[in-house]
This record gives sequence, structure tokens and C-alpha cells, in this order.
Amino acid sequence: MIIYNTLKRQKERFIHLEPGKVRMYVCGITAYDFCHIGHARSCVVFDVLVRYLRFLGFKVLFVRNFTDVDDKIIKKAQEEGLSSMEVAEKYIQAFYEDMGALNILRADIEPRATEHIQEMVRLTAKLLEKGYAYVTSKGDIYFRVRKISGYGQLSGRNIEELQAGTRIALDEDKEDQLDFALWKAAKPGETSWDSPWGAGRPGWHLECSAMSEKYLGIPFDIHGGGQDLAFPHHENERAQSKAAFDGEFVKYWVHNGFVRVNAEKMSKSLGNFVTIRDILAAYHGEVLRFFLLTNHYRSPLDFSDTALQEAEKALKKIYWTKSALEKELEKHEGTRGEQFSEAREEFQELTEKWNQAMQDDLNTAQALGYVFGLVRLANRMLDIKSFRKNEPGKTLMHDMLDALKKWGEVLGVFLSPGPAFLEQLKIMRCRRQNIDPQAINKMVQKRQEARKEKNFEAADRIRQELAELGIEVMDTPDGPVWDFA
RNA sequence: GGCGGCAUAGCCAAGUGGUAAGGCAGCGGUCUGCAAAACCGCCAUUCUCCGGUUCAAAUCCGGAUGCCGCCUCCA
Repeated sequence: MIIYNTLKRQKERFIHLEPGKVRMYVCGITAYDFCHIGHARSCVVFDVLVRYLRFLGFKVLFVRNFTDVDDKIIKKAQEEGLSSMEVAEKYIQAFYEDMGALNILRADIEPRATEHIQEMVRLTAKLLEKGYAYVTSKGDIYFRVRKISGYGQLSGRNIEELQAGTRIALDEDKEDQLDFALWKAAKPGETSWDSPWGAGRPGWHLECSAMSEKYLGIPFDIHGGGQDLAFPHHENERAQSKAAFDGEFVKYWVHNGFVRVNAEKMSKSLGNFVTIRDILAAYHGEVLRFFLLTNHYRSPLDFSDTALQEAEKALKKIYWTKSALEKELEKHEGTRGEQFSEAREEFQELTEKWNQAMQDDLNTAQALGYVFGLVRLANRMLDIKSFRKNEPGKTLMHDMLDALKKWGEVLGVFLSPGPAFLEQLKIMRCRRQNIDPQAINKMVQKRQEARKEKNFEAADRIRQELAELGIEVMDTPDGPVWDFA
């Protein structure tokens, strides 16, 4: 597999550190609000990465943390009249609900910052001991950025540029404005923990250094997160870990691109974010997941309602074909006959190409292109009566369905039985458009009665009425089926 | 101010040296009582613009324009 390494600024062949195993850490959320689509993207991207590595046969140990102590959580706690623990718990539960709807697998280990205070205290002590950190008069502890070599490599900037461009308010307490906090002395009323330097709490970057070392060891294979974490979070994390554990910290740094709204980054600070639960009220979670997979993970992705509707259409098309295959395979035994070797060959080619796309820096957009290739091939073959009825045809249909399932397990989509999923989409769509499905059923039934009486004029009148609602009726051998156009 | 990214058809989008995947929409055909779905065919001589390198460039280099991001919490 080839993966883009932010540290090297290029795609690299993925060579794992330990035979057959991959150790991977991804920065999770700070639990102080509902997750938005940006969080969804990050989770989907790394979920697919884990699933694909497992598909390739690696034993993956995947750690994703929760930041449950932080300024923003403390602020939220004050606003909501809760403890910061309660705030964090509330939003961690919401995270599980939302990500569950997106079919995100749980990480193997999901550590929380507050459960690792001792590890962080020890790490801070170690950095002090090694001379990489210092205590200020206020009792805060800072990391000496200039002391560590290679600072700025990850985010692609040098120390002098950083200083020139700094917009942070000057802090007289720091030896150097670049230094960042490892430990913050507690202010009155704040949640705090005891330490050799008095009551306080850890700085944000510290938890990932402490927890990744604890659960994965140093160095480990992959560290992931959103692009906005590259600086300062990952840069600082890397500095700390390198200083504390001597040497290489992470082999591959992987960062996903942003979700944008009207060409602007979706973010908390801009306030232009759409939460996952907002989307789930109107769309199936799989539609959102599918949409996120239609762009390469490192490109910016523009979110819009239109884009979501298109994703829904595309997904519907795939599920239609899946349903058709499922239904056909339920039918009678096949007969001997033609081998359909050309179709077989085309199918195998698609399988190879799908894998190549995924191998090449997780190109899910391209991989989805081959899914549509499979859909087209399946539909073309399903049109042929002799194919449907013969044994080699059935085997191929079975294999195509199997491929769809296998790919679906990696991408985290196409996993529901076709008809049930299509029904769910229809229900979501009705809800979105305020349409009562029962009323539609009645109209369709009336039309069918008219048709039986060969009263095509009446039947067409009902078709027209339905069309005005955006609904099409399909007359199939098994009776009429309606859906949105 | 510093650093980085992006620009592909009406829309979305893949594509880092070998002659433009895929989806949506549109057009023609098959099928159909009429339709829909599905299938077949058509739909970018061209990848923001201007130069350069090369037998060969959407892809590499230089420049211009536009948009975005990071440098402050942010997935």
C-alpha cells in the first residue's frame, strides 16, 4: 500500500514496523459539543484506513482518544451548570450515537485524558529532568521548543518564520514565545489534579504523547488526524515524544482534508458547521458516509444539500442492483450452458482495479468508480435471460454480490440487504418532503385497479398526480413499485 | 507578512510523463398500454491563463490570475 506521509510531503510505500501488525493512533474529539461533518469525515477516513489494513491481512491495533479535560469543556460546564466530567460524558455518548449511524467501528482502545493524569505527570517530570521543560513563577510548565531538533518539520515551517508570524499575545512568563504548555497550574474553581508542582491540569498536546506511548509503544506506525491538527498539536506532540523517548516517534503521519461550506472551512470558530445529527434527521447515515467517500481524503470537500442528494441517488443505484442480484439468486437452480467468460474476465479486472485504487493512498473516489463498473456489468448481464438462468451465470452473480459485500466491508457501506435499505431511503425521503407513504400506496393501488380495467386514462391521470409530487411508479412483473424520481 | 494547497464538461469528481475514470443532468435508441428502472450509443481534441522542458504534459519547471487553508481553539 502507498500512503501520503505528511512528514515527508510525499506518498510512500507503507512498510509496517512489526511483521503482520500495524499500530495506529488517531486524535479523537474534544468532548464539548455535538460532532459536525468535519468530525464525521475524519472518523470515516481513518475507519476506512483501519478496515482496509485489516482487509490486507494486518493485525491492527487502533487507538483513538477522547479529550475530556480542556478549556472549552470547562467553559461549557460553566454554561450548562454541569461538571466538566458530565459535559465530557454527555458528548462522548453523543459521539457514539452519531458515529454508530455512520457505521464507524469502535477503536480497540479509547483512552480518556483524565484517566491518564499520572502518565502525563510522569512524562512532564521526565521532560523536566532532561532539561526540555521548565517551571514558571506561576507554576505552569512549558516545553523548550528550541531545544528539540527538527521542530517544524511535520507542519513544514521553520522556527524563525513561526516567530515572525506569531499572532499570539505575548506571554512574559515563557522563556520563548514558541514554547507550549505541558502543565497548567489550576485557577480557583477549576478541575485539577495533584502533581509535584501543585494542583493543575495537563496541556492539550501531552495526552496524546502519554497515551500513544502507553498503548502502542514508541515508535508506532501511523498517526492520524485532521489537517488542522498538524500544527500546532501534532508538531508539539512530536517534539515532546521525541524529547522524552529519544528518537523517531511515528513513521507515517496521515492527515485528512477539511469539509467546507460555501468554499469555507467548516469549523467551530466560524460557526458554519452542520452537525451529524442535523444530517441524520433528513438522510440515512450511509448517505453521508458514501458522500464522504466520493472525494479523495486529502482534498477539501464541499458540503451541500445538493451533494448529499446526489450521493443518495448514487447509493440508490448501487442498492437497486444489489437488490436485483439478491432477488435473482433466490430463484431456481440454474442450467448448464454458456460460460460467460468475457463477463467473468471483466469482473476480475474490476476487482483488481478496485484494489489498486485503494492501495494507492486510499483512493476511495476511484474505487467507487469501479463499484459503478461492477453495477453496470451486473445490470448488463441481468438483462440476459440465459445468463440469469444458467449455472455459470448464477456463480458469477454470486461472486459479484460477494465482491460488493467485500468492498462494502472495507468502505463501510452496501452492507444492508438491498430491499430493506431502499425502503429506508424512501422513508427518509418522505419525511424530508412531508409526504405520507400510506397516501401514496393508496394512489398507486387505485391506479393499478384502473390498469386492470384497462382504464389507462385514469391510470395515467394518477401517474401524473404522483409525478407532480416527484414520484414515479414502476410497473414490474411483481406489481407496481413507487419511488422518488 | 510567512508557509502550504487547489483550479478538470452544465454540476460533482478521479487522474504526478504516454494521449481525459465514475456519478448526476441532457440527447438518441431498445424495452413499455404510457412510463420508470435497466441496457446500448452520444455528451471535455482538452484539463484557469501565459511561457518553458520533453519524442510525449492535465500531470514537471517558471510566471500571472482566482479561490482556500495553516501560522490562535478547531477533524
